Amino acid sequence: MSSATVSNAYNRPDQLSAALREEVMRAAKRIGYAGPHPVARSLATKRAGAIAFMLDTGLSAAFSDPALSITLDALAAEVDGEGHALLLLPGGDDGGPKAERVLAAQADLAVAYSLADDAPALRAVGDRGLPLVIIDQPAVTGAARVTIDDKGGAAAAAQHLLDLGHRRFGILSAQCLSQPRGGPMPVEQAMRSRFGDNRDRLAGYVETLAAAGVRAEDVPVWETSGLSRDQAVDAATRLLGTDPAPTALLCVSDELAIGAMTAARRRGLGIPGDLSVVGFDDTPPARWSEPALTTIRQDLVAKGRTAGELSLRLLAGRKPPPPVTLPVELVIRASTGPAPR
Amino acid sequence: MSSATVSNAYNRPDQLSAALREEVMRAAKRIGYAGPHPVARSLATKRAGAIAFMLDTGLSAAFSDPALSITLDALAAEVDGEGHALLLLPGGDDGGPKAERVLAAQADLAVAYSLADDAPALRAVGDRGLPLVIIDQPAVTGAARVTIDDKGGAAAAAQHLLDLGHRRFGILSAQCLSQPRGGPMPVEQAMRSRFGDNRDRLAGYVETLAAAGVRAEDVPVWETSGLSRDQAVDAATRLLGTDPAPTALLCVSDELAIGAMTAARRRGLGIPGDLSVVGFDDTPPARWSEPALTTIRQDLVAKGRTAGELSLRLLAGRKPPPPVTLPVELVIRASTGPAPR
DNA sequence: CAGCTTGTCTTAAGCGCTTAAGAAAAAGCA
DNA sequence: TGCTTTTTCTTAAGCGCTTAAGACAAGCTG
Repeated sequence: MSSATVSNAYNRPDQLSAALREEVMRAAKRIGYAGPHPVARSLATKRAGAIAFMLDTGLSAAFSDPALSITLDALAAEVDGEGHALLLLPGGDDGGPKAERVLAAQADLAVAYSLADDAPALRAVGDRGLPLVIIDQPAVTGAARVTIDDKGGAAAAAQHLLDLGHRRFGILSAQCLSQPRGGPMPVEQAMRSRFGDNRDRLAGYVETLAAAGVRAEDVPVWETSGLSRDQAVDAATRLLGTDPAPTALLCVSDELAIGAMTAARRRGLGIPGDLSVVGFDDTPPARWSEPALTTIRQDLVAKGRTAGELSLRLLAGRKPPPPVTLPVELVIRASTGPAPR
Repeated sequence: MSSATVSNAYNRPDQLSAALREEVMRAAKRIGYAGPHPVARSLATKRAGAIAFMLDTGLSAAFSDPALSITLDALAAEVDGEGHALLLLPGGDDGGPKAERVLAAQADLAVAYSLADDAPALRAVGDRGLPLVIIDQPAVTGAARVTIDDKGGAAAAAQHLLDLGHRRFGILSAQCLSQPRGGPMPVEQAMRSRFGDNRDRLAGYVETLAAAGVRAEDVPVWETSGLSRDQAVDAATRLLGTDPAPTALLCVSDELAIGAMTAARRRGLGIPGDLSVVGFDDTPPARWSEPALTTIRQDLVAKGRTAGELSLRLLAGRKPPPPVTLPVELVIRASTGPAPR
């Protein structure tokens, strides 16, 4: 019984008689052989059977963002059928996983989720010649890409508030710079955020406000040091303390917005009576918050599924299609109302 | 320049002169060699550099549970230093990942997180002879294990409500049977839940109530078809409709408890005036909920870190230590109060 | 200067599989 | 029956690396 026969017994049953196959399986069970060694098989077939998923933060921060969970699940569901597992590469402090982790990853393809533009991990992927799928980031040559209309969504959010008569705004932004830090940030600096999606959202806000005559210098931008709700509450509390106090808050994510509502409540502000708040993403908590959050909906499942389809396409050796941009939609709930006068 | 030299240049710089090493690196850059192929290296070294993390559900459901995110992050942080990545194996419908996925996983060790007792994945791990670390599950021979005092915590929760004078209880349970289904469930059946942690929590509730004279038959148990908040709201709504209506709800997780509070609010019940609710885990949302949730705190970070330490220990070839059981603690906040009379 | 150690690089085996190509046996065909 | 085709199984190469052992030159020792 040669090793080739055993291999065929497991992988190509049509290559041997049913009787022999049975015998192989019996022998395997007898000697405790659990099937082909995955690594050796990968070496021979040149397929690792896994997709590396690269994040810009640690796992805890990442998964406290419901948007990621949903996207990742949809992606996993799409590629699972083809037998691909997910290898998680959490980020460090430089906008993504360490390059060495990427170089050592046993994966056939890498997915970048909202990494910094200059993340070392992206270079490493290029060096290895790994196929790359990009989610919510600027284009990289040779990579497939799916994004949403961040700028358009942000513009819609700002316009909604303008239509309600608001003139004094505040912006709650995610991390912009290399080092996480919380605090106020000049608009022009925030607009050079390392993270493309954050940058686009800010641009959507600022340009729309400017078009309505609200000058960028008059809109305080507060950067949070992370995406967690505690950090959002902290930042929002201080943002609300600026003078003149804003009557409307534009937040780059739902989590930030919900944190901001908590901060407002603690300051005794009524929502939307004294303060309007709008989020971004339309994750489940947006529906559960009190009051329910006005936000920009994106189809997270479609985004994940699309990323999965793109992955399978690249793995099949086909060329990356033109970038996909998914639409967004303003969802008006109870957290926004007419400007107080 | 032999292949051994190249290998040494990357892995054992002391085995060659600095000059030659430099030359190797220059040549690598010139011809676009990105370093040793991870799979081939794994085959030669017999180390995959990854840990398989097995879940009982899909990713979306899994990560909507904050407890998992925190635990997983702590685990990842612990093992990351040693160069291990995490390979995610999401579950299907049979209490864990498919066996074939486990058999094909390129990993040096498997971590089981709250799988069903009879999950095929556990057998597969055994067949492969992979080291195994177990979190929140009954013991498996040869595996390292970390759990919390589920039963003790549940007992404390029940006792707290008894002390407040409650006599009419309802229990909101997670999935018990093979097939996810929502609905009422006889206590004795719920106690045979496939999931050990759920079983222990239920036992803690029921036994404590029984000791105080509240018969198990008089305590309706409602099983949710998943851990999501929508499902919790749905189940709680119906549980609150039972007659006589409970004045206190024991929930096996914070998410379930928060969903129950939403359901109560919708029925016009005041918390804790008309209804007391207690959760389990003390995840961040428990602090943010309105009112803040009384719950059983467990140290999720310690649990993840411990699992990481156990993993490293097994990977180092050492024997699994005796099972670790972490303590829990009743945290009284605003969702529980004296029984209405 | 013979004999040893040390430093440097190469040879070659082996990790456990897959797969194309070859050999042997069985089957089909005229 | 003699030849070709098909089925069944084996041989052997190769996937890209690591590492023990070997070869060779250079530096020490007395």
